Amino acid sequence: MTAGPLAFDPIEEARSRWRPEVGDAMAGATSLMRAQQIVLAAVDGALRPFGLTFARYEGLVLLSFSRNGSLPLGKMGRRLMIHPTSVTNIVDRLEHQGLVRRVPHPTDGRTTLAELTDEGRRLVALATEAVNGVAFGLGALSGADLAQLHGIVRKLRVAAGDFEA
Amino acid sequence: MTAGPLAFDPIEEARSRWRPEVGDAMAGATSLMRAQQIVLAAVDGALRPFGLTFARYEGLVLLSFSRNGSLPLGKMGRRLMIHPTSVTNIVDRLEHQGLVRRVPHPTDGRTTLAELTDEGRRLVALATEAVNGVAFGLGALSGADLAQLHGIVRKLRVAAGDFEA
DNA sequence: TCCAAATAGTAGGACGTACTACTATTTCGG
DNA sequence: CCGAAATAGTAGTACGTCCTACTATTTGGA
Repeated sequence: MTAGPLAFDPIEEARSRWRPEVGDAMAGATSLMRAQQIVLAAVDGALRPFGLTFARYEGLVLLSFSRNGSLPLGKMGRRLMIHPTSVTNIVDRLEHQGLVRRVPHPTDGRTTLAELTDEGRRLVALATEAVNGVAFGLGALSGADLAQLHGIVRKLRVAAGDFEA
Repeated sequence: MTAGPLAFDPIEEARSRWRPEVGDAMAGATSLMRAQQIVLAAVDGALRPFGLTFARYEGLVLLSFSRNGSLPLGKMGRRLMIHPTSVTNIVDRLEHQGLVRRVPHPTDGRTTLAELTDEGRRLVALATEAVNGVAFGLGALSGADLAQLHGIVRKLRVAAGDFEA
């Protein structure tokens, strides 16, 4: 079973078995993987009553922030930093849920727009209250922690070429 | 297409549209999701020549650190902080690759041990060189960054009940 | 003008994760 | 000592992600 807490820190335990030069990187990578897992579990838990996941929620939020409540699928993918096929998957599910509809682009025949429905706009507001209510799973962190975290990850994102520094 | 870098920081852009009290948490959660994605891509890329993924590699490393090169599947799951069914999945694949074999526990009929094969032990050593070579995808971070990151995520893990603080 | 290259989106498949439900075995309390 | 509860693992399913094609449309250079 997935019983209670371990009696020791498993990442610290692992680090002790690595060469010092690489142990910090290993511990950092493992920490990030676990942190993502914790945050995702918290946010997905908060969104479950609405039939949403974090991925679909992010799609809805992005659309709700756009000028017309609609965006080309490709643009969504670039903003969310996910693969085009992931966008197709997410929009498929949102469309089946009636939260989004596909609309052909008025001038570019290649492009499809994802457009928020009224129901989608209504639900994203409720869902936002829910994720705020659990502080995105980060309630254990102080404002200073969040700022440090943001700054560190920003370096990673710049190095990965996410955006112009 | 997944073209070049954006002209702006998408997380910063999103934060500006949130209430200040919750924007930091949103930005922190989004940062962690993206950081995990970057690290996973780097590590998986380094492991691909060996036919491994990070998840399977972690399983192999855990076994290689154990006393006899074998552990009960449940114990692996608790150490790696993953669901029992994820362990089954990973061990299935490692077994099909000939890197691990399932062995019945000598005294407890409920328990199955995953045991490293010679090939598994050989491959994990090579794979470790590869992931160290790309610094686990964290080459952009300083030692101080890694230490801060580790400390912050540690708070999250303690709050999540991962281990006794 | 016209065709090759670029762009937008999708289909099918692999992989990791988690959930529920289920079987098999062991433990333990009455 | 026996049966209920706990423990270990798996099957089937859902979801998100990415990869490799592949189709359709638009762009741009010869």
